[in-house]
Amino acid sequence: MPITVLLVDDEPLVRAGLRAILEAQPDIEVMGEAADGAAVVPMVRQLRPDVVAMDVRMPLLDGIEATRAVLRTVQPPPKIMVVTTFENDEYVYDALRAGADGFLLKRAAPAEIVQAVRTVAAGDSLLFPAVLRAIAAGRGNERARAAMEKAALTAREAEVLRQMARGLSNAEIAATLLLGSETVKTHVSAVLAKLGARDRTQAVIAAYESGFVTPG
Amino acid sequence: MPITVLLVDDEPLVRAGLRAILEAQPDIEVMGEAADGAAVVPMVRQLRPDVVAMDVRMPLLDGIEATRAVLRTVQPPPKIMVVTTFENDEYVYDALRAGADGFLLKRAAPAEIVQAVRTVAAGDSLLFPAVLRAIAAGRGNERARAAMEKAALTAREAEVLRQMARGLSNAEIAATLLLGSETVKTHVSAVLAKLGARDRTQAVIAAYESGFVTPG
DNA sequence: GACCGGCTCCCCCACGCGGGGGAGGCCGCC
DNA sequence: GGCGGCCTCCCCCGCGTGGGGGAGCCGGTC
Repeated sequence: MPITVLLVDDEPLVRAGLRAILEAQPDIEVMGEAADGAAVVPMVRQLRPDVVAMDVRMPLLDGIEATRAVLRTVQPPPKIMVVTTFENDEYVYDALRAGADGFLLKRAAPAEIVQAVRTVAAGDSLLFPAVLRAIAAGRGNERARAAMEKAALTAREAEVLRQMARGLSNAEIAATLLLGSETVKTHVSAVLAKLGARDRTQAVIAAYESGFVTPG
Repeated sequence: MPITVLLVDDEPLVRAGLRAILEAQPDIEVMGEAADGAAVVPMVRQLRPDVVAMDVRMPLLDGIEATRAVLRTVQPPPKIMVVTTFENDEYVYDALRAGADGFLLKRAAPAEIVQAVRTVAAGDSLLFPAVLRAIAAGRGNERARAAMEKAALTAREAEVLRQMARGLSNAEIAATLLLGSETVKTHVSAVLAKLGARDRTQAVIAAYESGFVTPG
């Protein structure tokens, strides 16, 4: 069955764009749209979407309050993916702290948007936002570590990430772990996917930010 | 004038290899060789090399003691580059703590060996070892920060490194700093060279390890 | 038995990355 | 004035990286 999505954004243009991009995917179905936060809870109750793509800055009820409202009143809660224009939007942290499962930049490429929906829907929950959430929660290293665990890296993947954080290349990791370089590539790809990282550098950053590895 | 180098290693094979690699460079001159640490001080006094390529594990007087002896008795002291077989050689940390300016793996490619000599000779002092030294000195963040400053990144390079540590690609850094992507590449290359990093991932690791950026 | 997840390895392919050059403009220092 | 450092941008080129597939093996689960 397809991933069902509810779009929440005050700009029709954005909703249309998201709809066009997501509907082009055979495994994703846009169930409905809401123009403000106040309409979200009733629609979620009625439609029961897997994922809510939620704008942060909205009239009436913003994304943060809407996220809280949904999580407080709907069981089981849908996955909530925060959508924002600015990378360092303070509100995003608030939304993540309120319990959102991921975040997405509006200027992201269509493929990234699609992938973000799939990832959030799978419950894997992008680590980067999770880390951000931990940070937003007050630099709590505790929650960050939990977030990393939530990413549920396998033993092998964790080991590979550790080597990545030592600055090793795929070939070097293969040598140290006595693996084929193709195998390492597979693990690295899995790590990148689970951590919501685009490349190994971002993965290492996530490793540091989450406390998976520590300086010194 | 060429960079003058003194080779110190108990294995003739290693000395011959280093000599062959370094002598092939027009700007590097091997002034002499020593087979153990005890012979180092007199030779340094007599030859006044710019750089001493010093093996760590040696009979009579090991590389750590020899490094201390040289730095204590010769003014101005030569640059001391520790040479080792194993990546995680405990002795290397001791040597770096004793004041060595860089370190080199024996299995490094000839081009890397040459570059390491040039870098150490230039007084730029590879950051990675400097960071390692700071770590070896007792996880002192103080010294690590000093090490990073010693790498003497320009204002622009530091800014670019900061963006790298945010996980941005060259194109993204170009966009945020309002630069051409070619310019960013230039700065990135400069950062990699000064930090002794092979790629951006290693540079970001160095940034974290040195306290240039901190988790959270 | 069938199933699934983890681990291993393989293919192809596009692209960003990093190294190697060079070049011009700007500013401060001697 | 000359010089060097910094910043800016350009070229070419090789290669590692990461994404897209697929496949076999094993061990635990139902």
